[in-house]
Amino acid sequence: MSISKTYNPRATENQWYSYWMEKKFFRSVPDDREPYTIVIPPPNVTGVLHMGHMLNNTIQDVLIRRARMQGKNACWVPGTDHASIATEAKVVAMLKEQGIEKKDLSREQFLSYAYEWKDKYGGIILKQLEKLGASCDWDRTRFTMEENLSEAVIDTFIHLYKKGWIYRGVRMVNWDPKGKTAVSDEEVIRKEVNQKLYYIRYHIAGTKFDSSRKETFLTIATTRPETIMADSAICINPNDERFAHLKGKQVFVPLINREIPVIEDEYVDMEFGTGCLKVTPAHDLNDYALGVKHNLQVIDILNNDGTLNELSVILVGEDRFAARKKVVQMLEAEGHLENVEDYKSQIGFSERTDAVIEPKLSLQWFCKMDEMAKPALDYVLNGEVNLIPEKFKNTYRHWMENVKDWCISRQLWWGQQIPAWYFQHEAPVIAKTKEEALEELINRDEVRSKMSDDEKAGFRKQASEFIKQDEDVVDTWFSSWLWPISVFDGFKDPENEDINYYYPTNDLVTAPEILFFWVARMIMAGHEFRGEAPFKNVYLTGIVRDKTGRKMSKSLGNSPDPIELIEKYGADGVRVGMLLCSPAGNDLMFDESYCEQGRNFANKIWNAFRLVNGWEVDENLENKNQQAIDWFESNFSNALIVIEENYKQYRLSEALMGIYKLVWDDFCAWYLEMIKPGYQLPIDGKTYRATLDFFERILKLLHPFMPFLTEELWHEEVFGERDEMDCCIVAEYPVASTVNSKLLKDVEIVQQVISEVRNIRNTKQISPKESLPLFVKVNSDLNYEQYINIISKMANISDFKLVTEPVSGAAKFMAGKDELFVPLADNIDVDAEKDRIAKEIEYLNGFLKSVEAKLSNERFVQNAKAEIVDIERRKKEDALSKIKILEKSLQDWKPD
RNA sequence: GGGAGAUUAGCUCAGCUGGUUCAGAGCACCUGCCUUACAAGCAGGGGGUCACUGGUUCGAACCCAGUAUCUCCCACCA
Repeated sequence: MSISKTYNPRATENQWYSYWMEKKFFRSVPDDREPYTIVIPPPNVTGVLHMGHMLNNTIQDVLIRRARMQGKNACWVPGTDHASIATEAKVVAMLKEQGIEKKDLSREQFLSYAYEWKDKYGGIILKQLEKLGASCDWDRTRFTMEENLSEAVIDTFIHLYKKGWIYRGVRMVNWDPKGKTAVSDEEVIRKEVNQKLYYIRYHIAGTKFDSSRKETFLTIATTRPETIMADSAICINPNDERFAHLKGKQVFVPLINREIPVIEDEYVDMEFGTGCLKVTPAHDLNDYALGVKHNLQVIDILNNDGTLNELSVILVGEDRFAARKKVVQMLEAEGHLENVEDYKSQIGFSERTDAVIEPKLSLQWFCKMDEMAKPALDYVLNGEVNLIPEKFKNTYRHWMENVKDWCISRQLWWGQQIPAWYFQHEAPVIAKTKEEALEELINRDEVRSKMSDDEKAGFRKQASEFIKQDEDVVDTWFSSWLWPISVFDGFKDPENEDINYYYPTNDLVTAPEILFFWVARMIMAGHEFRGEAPFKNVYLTGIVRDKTGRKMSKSLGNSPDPIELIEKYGADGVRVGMLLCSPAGNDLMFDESYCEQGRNFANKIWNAFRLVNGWEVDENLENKNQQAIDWFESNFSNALIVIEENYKQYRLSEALMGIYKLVWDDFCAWYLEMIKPGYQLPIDGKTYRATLDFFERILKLLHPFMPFLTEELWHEEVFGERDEMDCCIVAEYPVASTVNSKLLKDVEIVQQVISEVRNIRNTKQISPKESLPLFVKVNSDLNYEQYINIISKMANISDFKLVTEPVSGAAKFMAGKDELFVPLADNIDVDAEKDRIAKEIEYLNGFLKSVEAKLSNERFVQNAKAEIVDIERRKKEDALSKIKILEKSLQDWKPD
């Protein structure tokens, strides 16, 4: 049977994924084994897979597959997030395309459109994860807005409200005019933007405004001229003598001629701008504080969508940015614009909609953070939760120590509606249902609670028509922070088997960008609701950038489509490519060539299999490969130890590279070449079985990274009959046996000998097909007899002899302490050989000099550790003896 | 403005408590090979003042100080 020369991923991937599903290998239910749990960072339900997901989920799958093979009860819980603002924005946009405005719809109508959208696009991303090979327990797939999880959110809200940690109040919040909702501080991205600083003249009351007469106006500097209509005062520093004459004066807001006072406050920086500050309490956080202090009027001139309202008097209905331009023109026309300067400053943008955030005074719900932050900080500081890499500990601490209250209400419909009920002008009632709210209305009121049952029933009936639930929903993260608990129904049923078994989870793999959004808050929730952090390790991945260092994003168009990559290179190839360039915690400069490398690696393994697969076995043959077998056995264990250490430190790309080299170099380039029988010759049974055993172990090591290829090969006939449940995905993970380090060292010398001979061939243009004699003068304790087979085969040596005297008329080299000779008759360039040897002597002399310098330095001999000094002495001896040998052989070249 | 981290080969990165011949790996590159597993390959090879300047030390890529450049996080200066 002929097998394709290259590995064809497409033919195998779907087949094995279905097989795994069919045999329920991803399924996890509590049992006696040790659990190993990961909850997926739920992607946006209507999202599509991008490179960040690709990286993140590959890492999770590697961890989960390895744990599964190690005999743990591995459970990877998948799911999606309703992503309220992002999804709602998408739905609004979709409706707009159809000519439907959100404001014309009822809440119920809108939600039905939204659900329709979710049903259409929801879950695409999970299907894409299957292509990647993600071994999630799909039976456990959850959605943050499904009934149970929503109920948990509401219960949590009520719980925290009762504790006094949730409150409602008027605060300056970050307003997203595009999403038309408040957002939390964490959802505001600050970016430096080139702006203009406008210098505007305010006419001083009691004078006649004249732009050429300074005493008739004062000048302020602002980046936001459109907000002058919302000014409540001009503020100066009381110590600023330049403006002493303005104290107690009134000025007119340009264009609208509203009269406002000049107030004094040391808050004003005399150095900045003109030293006069316009105070706009409705549209600036600091100004708001000033306004409260000085009891100023709050004039909010903006509508929720960022257009100007009637209070602005002019330009009503214009968008804030259009208004800005027009205001500037109008100011200029009336002589109120003194100057315009270029100016750089930080502007807040909405994380989800990218709209410029507007500070806005509004009535919102908040969650107090200080009490919850304390224990959550401790978990990380005392190491109960490890952040990987550790550098994030600092960032985490800084945030936790300066945490502010969390604005949790959103003026959206897609999400969990806030369980607050309003009745007439009474304080809101917090209750899960309308009925409970009505009961609460009765119970909390002295008069009502004393009513007769009939009266109460009447009240209920009447009140139920007027009672109204809060229109807002909670922030998406107010549901996400419960995720590790809610996916196991830990709220609905806090003592259920799943939550007790799987919680706390083991590893969380996520992006550092959401360390505060999500990770910190999950730890808070974990502590508050389970008394335990939700995970032990947090692996923070880097940001996927393109090779020029730009963040990959849709808008830049520099992000490859992961699914296309999979089609091109195979899932295994892409997984390997992804991890080859992802050091933990560092950003990774992704380039398609890494996937190519991954694909090539898959192909290499495929072909190693083809070789072994083609061998005929002859049980009568003697095993001449024991040395090679023993060597690879030791080498495998040695490599495995290093690989395991890398895993332990979550250095997955290092672990992968370790396996890569073990497979490509040690197994393919050395071991297989050592034992490979001649063309169409059979192999002995012992070597054959040892090789298959090695191959199996390698497949196991590779499986977490390359699940499809390894599963495919696992079931090949040469490995023998397999039970239908005997799959690589659940094969027992290899463990290291003892390492024979003398053997490893000896083979290193043998490999050096082989390389040197090959090098001689290369430089002398001798074909690899032409066999050569090789003589060795042994000065070490290496037993060359044992390696004659290997050396002869790999260096194509016809005549291998041990000699006691140097051989003349030969190319010479040293391997360790031993001298080797390749007699070449007329093929030797004596001068070149001499040159080479002379150079080596020169190098050794230099080396010797530095060692001797060290040893003759008394302070070194005195201060350095004894073993270090010993090593230096040995180095000296080695160098001396090598030089001696080389000098002798140089003399041999001398013509007699 | 405050804080954290980084700077090692053309690229992406290792380099642990300062001490072996310690300057490494993979990719890329160069040379020669279509050698019956693999040209998505084989064999061999060339690449680095470890950002810079000082300091500590017998000894520094590693520790300390300063400088430069970059990245990230946090922050209400109009």
